[in-house]
Amino acid sequence: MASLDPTNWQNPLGQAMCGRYQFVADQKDVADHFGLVGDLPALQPRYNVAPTQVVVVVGLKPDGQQRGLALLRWGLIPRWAKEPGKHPPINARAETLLEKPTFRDSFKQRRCLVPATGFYEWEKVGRRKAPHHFRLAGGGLMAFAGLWDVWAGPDGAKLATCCVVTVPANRLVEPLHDRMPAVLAREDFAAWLDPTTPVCDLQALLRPYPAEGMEALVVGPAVNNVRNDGPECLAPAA
DNA sequence: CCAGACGTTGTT
DNA sequence: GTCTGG
DNA sequence: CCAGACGTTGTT
DNA sequence: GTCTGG
Repeated sequence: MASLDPTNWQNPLGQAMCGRYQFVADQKDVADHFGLVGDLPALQPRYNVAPTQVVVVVGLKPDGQQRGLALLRWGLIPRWAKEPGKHPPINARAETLLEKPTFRDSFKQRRCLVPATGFYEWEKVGRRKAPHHFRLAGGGLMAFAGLWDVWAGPDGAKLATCCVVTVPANRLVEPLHDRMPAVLAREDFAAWLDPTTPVCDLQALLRPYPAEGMEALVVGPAVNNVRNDGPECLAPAA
């Protein structure tokens, strides 16, 4: 087993699960869906969001009431880390959020919603990798359960990061992977964001989204390369 | 007491 | 094979 | 998650 | 910061 020194977050065994997603939505729909008020920054269509990139999240503003958008780097660096590693965790297992020092405080105090319109999983076909796109049936906005933290370097420079909570895969995703992002229903947004929600209530929200409410598409290999970030990522497989 | 770790999924 | 970059 | 690099000295 | 291992 390789070193687990947080200054060297290597992953010698493999990669994390929910490692690529899509967020393509109109500003107005995002505002409506997430209950955002006031001016929003322009939302670039993102067909291929990858780890280490800056992502859009929804959180409570400092007043603790209104919701707002924030830009956080995907890959959680806890505030106590001595150095930000190169590959911080992009996912956090729902079952162990309270046990893991890396996630526990963020789970209790710093939760967010990660807006998305789908996520990708890869099927190994020989030595090829065939991406599949998972989304809500008929499309539409999803919200992944997210955690965040702010790390400060010795020079005071701040680095705000986040990760996506995972749960066991539902029947639709299970053929490809045994984990999937925790997708929160709209009626659960308030409880997830509320810093006073009891932990057991939060845990009850972290369950596989029903397969009946989702659909899958087999897409071409464009999404494999992070340089591709346009509609070609959804082109059907040849 | 101090030192050192602190993570995920997937593959074997 | 393993690590970095996106 | 996948793709792509993986090295040196010396020259532009 | 907090926990485990020695």
